[in-house]
Amino acid sequence: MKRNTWQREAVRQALGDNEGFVSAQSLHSSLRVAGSPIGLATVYRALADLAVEGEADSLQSIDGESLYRACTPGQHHHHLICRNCGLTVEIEADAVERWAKSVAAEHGFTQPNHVVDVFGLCAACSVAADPSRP
Amino acid sequence: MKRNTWQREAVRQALGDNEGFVSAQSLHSSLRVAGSPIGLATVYRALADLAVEGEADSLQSIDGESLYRACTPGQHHHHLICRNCGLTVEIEADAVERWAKSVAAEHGFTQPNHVVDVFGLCAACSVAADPSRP
DNA sequence: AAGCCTAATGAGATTCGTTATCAATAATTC
DNA sequence: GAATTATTGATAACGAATCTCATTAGGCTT
Ligand SMILES: [Mn+2]
Ligand SMILES: [Mn+2]
Ligand SMILES: [Zn+2]
Ligand SMILES: [Zn+2]
Repeated sequence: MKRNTWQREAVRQALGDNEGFVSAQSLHSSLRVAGSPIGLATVYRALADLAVEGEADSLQSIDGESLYRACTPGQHHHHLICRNCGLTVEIEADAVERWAKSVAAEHGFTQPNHVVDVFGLCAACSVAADPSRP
Repeated sequence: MKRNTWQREAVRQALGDNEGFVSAQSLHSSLRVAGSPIGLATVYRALADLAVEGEADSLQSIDGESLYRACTPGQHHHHLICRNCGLTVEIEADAVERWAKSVAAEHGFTQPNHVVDVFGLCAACSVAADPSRP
């Protein structure tokens, strides 16, 4: 049976405190900095569980790192993610949903799924990266 | 200046011979099996170059591995991929391109790029999975 | 054809994210 | 409280990708 541990709860809460996608390593690091003695393997396990249970969204960053974010369950949506700081904006786009379904149907594909993520530099990170163009 | 080597050409051709997305490692493996003494690092470098030059498409597999596929150069496009057999259809969608750019700009994000992939079951695999609904 | 310059190669080392081990711990049940 | 066993975590192990650097060879000049 599944047991409730303070470690799982700490990961759940740390995810919720963060507004963007974070890696398991950085989440572990911030937990340790905050005084928690939680182990790295436990953070990986908790995040994987949360993702399976639908309490977290996960995605592969451009360089293959797994990133996680607390997920408001229920509504399907996509994300606009800052490559630098992880700031994330939730995006709904019915037009994209319809497009994905129709393009699948046009080619005879069934049970369509889609991965739609937009990456960029958020306003703050854009200024930091190129102060000459505010 | 850029030099033409048989290694680059071997990678380009091996990519073209392959129907779907392949990893650098498996491409290197098949090249070696075919008798080529090409090195692994060279395969990685050639694939990265081909992707930059638009001659190859790349995507991150579910487990973070980079996969490559020969690409008809010139036009930016996305893919409709069969989850079962790997059959891939190239798709163009200017509306999605414009949407990705505008949604980034609306939120102050710069240097946008996007990941847009549609997965499903191709016609053949749909029939195989559910023969009662042809 | 021969030399020169240097981009490209590749075997091996290295990095780094992630997973496996396994003895110790602690959550749950009785 | 005792027993059971899921969970933890320090560490080792793994694997994809990159780096190092001595060597090779492409392209150009003479
Ligand atoms: Mn969607
Ligand atoms: Mn596109
Ligand atoms: Zn940012
Ligand atoms: Zn198929």
